[in-house]
Order: sequence, then structure tokens, then C-alpha cells
Amino acid sequence: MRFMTSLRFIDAVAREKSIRKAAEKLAITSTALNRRILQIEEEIGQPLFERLPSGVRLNTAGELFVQHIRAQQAELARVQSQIADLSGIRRGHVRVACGAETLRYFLPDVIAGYRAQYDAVTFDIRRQYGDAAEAALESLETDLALIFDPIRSSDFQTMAATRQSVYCCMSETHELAKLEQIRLHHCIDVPAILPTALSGIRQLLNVGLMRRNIKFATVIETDSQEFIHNYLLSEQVISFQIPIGMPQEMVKGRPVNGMVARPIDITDVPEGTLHIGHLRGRVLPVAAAKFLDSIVAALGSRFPDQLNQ
Amino acid sequence: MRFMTSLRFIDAVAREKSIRKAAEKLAITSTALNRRILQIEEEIGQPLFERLPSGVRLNTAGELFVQHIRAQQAELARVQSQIADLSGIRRGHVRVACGAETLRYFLPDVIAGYRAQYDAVTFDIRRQYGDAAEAALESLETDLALIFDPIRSSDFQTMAATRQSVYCCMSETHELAKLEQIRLHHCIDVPAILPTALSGIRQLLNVGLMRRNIKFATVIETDSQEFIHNYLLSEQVISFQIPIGMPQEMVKGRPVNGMVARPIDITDVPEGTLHIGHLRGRVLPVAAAKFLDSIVAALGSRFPDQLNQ
DNA sequence: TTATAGCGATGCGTTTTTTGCACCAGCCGT
DNA sequence: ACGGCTGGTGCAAAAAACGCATCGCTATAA
Repeated sequence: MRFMTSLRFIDAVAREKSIRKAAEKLAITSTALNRRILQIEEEIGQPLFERLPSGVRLNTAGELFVQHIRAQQAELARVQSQIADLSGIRRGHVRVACGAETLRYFLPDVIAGYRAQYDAVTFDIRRQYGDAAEAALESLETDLALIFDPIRSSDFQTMAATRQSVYCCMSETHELAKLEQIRLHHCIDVPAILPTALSGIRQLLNVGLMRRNIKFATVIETDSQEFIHNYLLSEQVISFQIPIGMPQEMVKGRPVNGMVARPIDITDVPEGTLHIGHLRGRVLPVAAAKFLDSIVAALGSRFPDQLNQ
Repeated sequence: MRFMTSLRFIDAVAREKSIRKAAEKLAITSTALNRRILQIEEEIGQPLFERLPSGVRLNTAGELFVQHIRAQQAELARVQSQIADLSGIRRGHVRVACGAETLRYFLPDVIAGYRAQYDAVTFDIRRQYGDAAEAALESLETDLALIFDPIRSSDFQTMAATRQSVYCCMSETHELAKLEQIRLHHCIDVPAILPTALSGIRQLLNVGLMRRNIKFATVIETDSQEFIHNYLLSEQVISFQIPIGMPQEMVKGRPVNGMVARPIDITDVPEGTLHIGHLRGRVLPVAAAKFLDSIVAALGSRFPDQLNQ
């Protein structure tokens, strides 16, 4: 969009906090970028950036203006999506921020189903922890967020939510696999591989550990679900997951690829809530809104009991 | 604002429904304008205008896009106003649509008082009947509207309102001036000069006339309050006005410049309501918001009893 | 029917704007 | 004091926007 160029440039400089760095990313020279900024500042009537020896920084006016730019970009995307929508072929781009839990099975399924119907829609999927996802919503970098507890910002508007209890995952040959249900005290001194402290699952576990005054024998802490998944097959360790992060067969207690899941007593580890939503007050582009519908529908068919809307 | 040029151009073409006419207004050639439009259409990916032999007309996509442009312009104005505001000197531009009633004494007073404090704020005052004023709000051509009954659109958000009863105005030598209060039947066969049927006052009068089955001896119908005002001194006719359209002395019954006002019994002609407000859901520019405060304050001091907020 | 006037679209030469290169001045950490 | 970084500026080249003349089309009038 030609007429957005100068605005995009300002946004880029605000993000990079440096004209030269932004220029590099934008594939133009710093002089051209510099002059565009000076021109806009002149039109506004006052500077938008503070000039520091090490770069630039938004001043208050710039803060306001950049906020406007981002809102404007999101609005334009929405209108474009709306326009594309009425030509029959649904086009568009949907940006989703989500935790690792939904990334493995749930989102690929939903997206594949959606794209089977509307293949002109493209996606941008970012794995982000709750607070970062909320920040991305507010800066309009993303349209939708799937956040597993907790929600901090009041600007997050939940469109659907489902209660999820924590399961213990392990090789089917693991000792604990013989139990139908796991209590936390079973896990004492059992080697465990845990997600990082930012993860919602980890925070729920911490609640239980604090309550029972138990410590895990944490052998590995990682933010990679991929790694956890693979490591379970290599060593007799336990890990933790919520139903949406597992194949449906596995939730039912049956082994999948040599691994099984056993529910943890919810008196030990409380349930958490997976929230699906967007920035409060925002009108989503058509494609994003329809995709949100798909997510809600998929959630409803997977967890018919726990769904809150 | 440089980056808004193409968007302004499209807005202009949409309004003029003709590229050549719009080009003339914008002081460029039709070819330049035509090419800008073709370029934007290409970027959008589909035409925004239908080409007719007699000009152009927005198609559905164009409708959506122009709507976005106008919202964007209003937003930009708001942000600019907000930015100017934090530099201390309050700058800005306020656009007001109002009926003739408030145009004579009320608005000049309020604006003069406001500008005494903030002389960098400029105004655009348009006299418009209620429905046109509401349309101007919706197309974002105006920020505030002062509408004397009735309000039709649910998109009008009333920020203050005051009840106004109709007065009969005439030369102080007129026979009816001897009465303290006028009943409609007093006016039978008395030559009268009336505002047009679109005026709120006229509509209230019509209610009374219908109810009592009375007809005025309408000698002149005009939309010019100026004319009415001057004509009252030239011939023994009556006219009608609401308190906000008269000097405060006159409302109290005392003659001003050889003219007097007498209240009409409200059982004959019902009271009307003067609404002050803006488009629902809109965030006003700082200057407009502050000016709205001024209006509400002025209304409160003039009509302390009837003010509703 | 032809003639005409008005509309948007297009080719081409000209003007204006934007860009890139080279360089300057200022600040910081070494 | 110095090298390396920052944003800002003069000048020439490249790119975009513009205006003129003209085309094809359609509706209206003669």
C-alpha cells in the first residue's frame, strides 16, 4: 500500500529505535528514511523522536502517533479483508499468538480444516507466553491469542474458554503408567522434565508443589515441547501436558507412539483455563473473525463439557 | 498531510461522483487524479468505482473503503489535536453543525468565550437542519451537533439537553404584546412569518396547530432567521423563537431593540428539546471535546433548571 | 440518422519528488 | 585521543507524479 509507506517507516524506526537499523531492514538508505521522518515531523509540527547519541526514541507525541499508525494499519487490514470477502474468494491473513500446548495438535488441525475451505487465507503463527501474547495483541502485532492461564490484561477479551487439567506423560513402560490417576506424592524423586517457569502448566504445577510442599527431581527445564516429546522416549522421565496438547487417544489413557498420559488428581494440581480471544474493542478482519469461529467450533467438539463462551 | 493525499482525492471523487469535477476542486488535472485512483485500485486489487458514461460511482468495495478513509481522517485529526494539546498551546479545529436558533446569540457567545482562552483553535460552523446535521455527524464531516428536536438516528449521542418552550416574538407595539402569555387562538388571522417545515420550531407549532385545528395567516415562510428578525420591525407580524435564540433580556419579557417575546401556553404548543452531542462511539479531538464542555457549561448557566445531562 | 458534448483512459514529454552517495558534526567507550 | 557509532545535509541521479493532447465510448439533441 503506497500511501502507508511513510507510516510503516515510522513504525519501523520506532521498533528499531534507530534510523540506520530500520533503514537496513526496510532496504533503503538511512538518508532517505531520515528525510521521510523529518518531513512527517514537519507536517505534524513537532518532533516525534528524541535524538540520542545511540539512536532515537519516541517522545510523547511520537508515542501517540505510532499508536495511531498501528491502529490504522490494523483497520486497513480489516477493511481490505472485508473488501476481499465480498468478491467471493475469501482472502486474508490471520496472525495468531499461542502457547506451546495448542501448537502441537490443536492449531495444525484447525488451520488445516480452515484452509481446506479457504485456501487464499494465510497465517502467521507465533509461539508466545501469555504476557508476550497479550503485549502482541495490544501493539496490534497479532489478531488472536490462545493463552493458557493466567490472563493479566483487562484488554483481553475472551471469546471462548475451556478448563484443562494437567496430565502426567511418560513412556508406557514407566512405573507410574500402571496407575490410573497420579497423585503428586507419587512423583517425589521421579526424574521430571518441565516447561519453563513462564508456561501456564508450570505455574499450575507450582501451585500444587507449594501446597503439598513437594519438590520435583527436575532433570531438564526447556521451552521446547518438541524436545520434551522426544526425550520421553529416551529416558524414563515424566513430563506434564494438558489435554489440548495431546492426541485425543492419549487423553483417554491409551498409549500413542509408546507414550501414555495419566491425569493428576485435581486436588493436587488445580485445573487451568485456556482462553481464546482478542484485543477488547477491536473489530477483527473477516478472515480472523471466521478463523476464530473455527477455533471455537473445534474447541466445542473436542471439549463439549468444559466449554465456556 | 502528505501521506493522506491519495485518500483525500478518493474521498473527493466519491463526493463529486466525477473525476473531472473532483480534479477541478482539487486544482489538479483529471489525468493526474485518474491515475492516482487507478493506482490505488490496483493496490487494493479491485475497482472502487463503477465507471458510468456520466461519471463514476462507488461500488460496494469503494463504499467500505471511503468509510475507512473518513474514519481515518477523523482519527488523524484527533491524534493531531491530542499531540498539539501536550505542547501546551491548545490548537485544533472544531466543526459544529447547528440549527438557526443557536446561531444568533448562543454559539457566538460560547465560541468567543472559548477562543478568549484558546485562540489557536479554529471553527467551522454550519447551519443545518436536524437530519442533515445527523448525516454530517455520520459522514464525519462535523464533530458536534446542536439539534433542536427531533433526533432520528440512534447514532446520535446526546451529551446535554435542555427543554425549550416556544415564544411568540413581535414588535413591542404589536397588539399581542399586551398579553403576558399567548394562546394559539390569539394568533388566528394574525399575520405570521414562519421558519420552513424542516425547522424544529415549526414542527412544534404544527403539533399545536393540528391539535387545536388552527391555521396561521402565514405571510412569509423563510429559512433565514436574519430575515425574520429584520422583518418584524418592518411590519406588524408575529414570529416564533425559543429562549436560546433570543437575548436573555427578551426571554424575561423586556423589549430589546423594539421587540418583545411572550411565552406560548405549553398546553397549546409543547416544549421541545435542544440536544447537544456527537456521533456515538466517537472519540472527539481534544479541542472539540473541550469546546463541548464549554457548551454544556454555558447551557447550564443559562438554563440551570431545564438542563439534563 | 448524424452531430456534439461530456466522461474516463492512455502515450509522451516535462516537472517535481525521492533516493543514494559522500561527507559533516556530535557523542560514547576504549 | 581515537575509532566507531549516531543523525543530519549538499548535490546529482533516478523515480514518480504531472499536464497536454488525444482516444474510445455513451448519452443527448438536432
